[in-house]
Amino acid sequence: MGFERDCMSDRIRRVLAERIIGGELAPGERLVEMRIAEEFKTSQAPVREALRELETLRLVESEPYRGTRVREVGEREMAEAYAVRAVLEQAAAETAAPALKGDLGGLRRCLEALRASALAEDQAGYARHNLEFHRRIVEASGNRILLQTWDALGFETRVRIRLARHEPDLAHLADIHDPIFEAIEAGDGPTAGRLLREHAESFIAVHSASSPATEGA
Amino acid sequence: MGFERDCMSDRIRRVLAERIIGGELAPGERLVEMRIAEEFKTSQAPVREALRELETLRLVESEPYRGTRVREVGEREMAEAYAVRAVLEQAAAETAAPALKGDLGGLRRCLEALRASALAEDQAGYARHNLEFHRRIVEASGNRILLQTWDALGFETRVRIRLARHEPDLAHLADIHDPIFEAIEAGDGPTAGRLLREHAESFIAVHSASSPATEGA
DNA sequence: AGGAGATCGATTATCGATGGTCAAGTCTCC
DNA sequence: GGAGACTTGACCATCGATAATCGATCTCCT
Repeated sequence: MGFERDCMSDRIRRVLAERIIGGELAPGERLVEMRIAEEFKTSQAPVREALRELETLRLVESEPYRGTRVREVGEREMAEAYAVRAVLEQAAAETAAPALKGDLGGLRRCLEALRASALAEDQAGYARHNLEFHRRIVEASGNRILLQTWDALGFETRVRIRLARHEPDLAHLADIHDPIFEAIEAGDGPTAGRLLREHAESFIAVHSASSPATEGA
Repeated sequence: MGFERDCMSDRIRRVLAERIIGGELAPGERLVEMRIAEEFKTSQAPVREALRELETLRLVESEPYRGTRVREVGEREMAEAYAVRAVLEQAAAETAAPALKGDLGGLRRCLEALRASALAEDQAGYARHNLEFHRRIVEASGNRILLQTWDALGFETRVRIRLARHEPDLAHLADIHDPIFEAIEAGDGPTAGRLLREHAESFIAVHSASSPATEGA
């Protein structure tokens, strides 16, 4: 998973994804294939591929002959995604803890980078290191399907959307990871799992509270 | 999710998927775009789209300029998928049980169809009804992302692969669903969840036992 | 003989153009 | 004045052809 191809379609996909995440492309906005093709000095084919891939990442949605538009990422969907993430990470941590004990260094570095970003109020950096922390745990479970499933939830983008919306106290959020790390340090998978689950689930309330179920197709 | 488009690319995708599931296309076999295009009396473009979609369904894998081939679905991956399925369905059942109590009819019909297929030794039918039973539960959780995640695991195909490999006692497998149904009937989400999880996890041992980690890219 | 490098065939990635489809606006006829 | 058929524009789905890339084979020099 995750080789850096350099086809045109991949480049287009990356750029469009970045724009959607950055809010440059508003939800509901249309993505017209030929217009994008012109911008990238390319033809329609690579654009179509890129759009289809973005569709599987759930960043856009398209209807036959009706075109593609940026997906509305409602708070409800956000809460649902965190609920799924919660159970996945719990399961991952339960099996990953022993494996992680052997290589705590990487995880510790993540945690430190996380804290540094939090202090610097660097949202993008915080998001990146945060994701890396969690992803390492999922990866260490040794279950590739679990990792792919976790990746497919697209938290790469969700976290940044959430931070942009709610602007929470990064330093406080960073601290929450300490007990998780300690549980892993102690090789206590079940506790680490439970903490991770609670960590993820604590965001569900935040999301549900702010907006009453934005319906998305 | 799941409108029946009638583009050429969708038709191609369906046919190819059916062939892969049915074993007509062996794992590792190459899928050459132009050859398929000729067969369907079409051009390369729709074939490409179909292949890319099959790739996200993990039925095939492709490398740039190297082509696409049918994915090797190893026993290890199978076991991993069932492990993920286990936690997803557990989580689903816990919240879905109350909602399902209101409409037990559909679930009961699934169960009956399931048993009928088992008695008739109809593997395809068993797979279909079995999946429908489980999917209804996930659907009833009300969490769309959870449902999408579950769908993305591709058990539509996995179950049939597994049945083809191991040819288990369908009648016995069908019976296992009874206590799950009863727990739901009683509105006992946690119990239903636990049973579902154990149900899924019971397959992991089967898979791990038969083949020592078939590596897939 | 043996290996670095050129060449070739096969296949993918991309191109520019065309045919179909949808939605909105226009025109007709009542 | 209004409902429905017709036209129009914009756009997607597909096409046939071309460029780019890969793996393997072949060549030539030592």
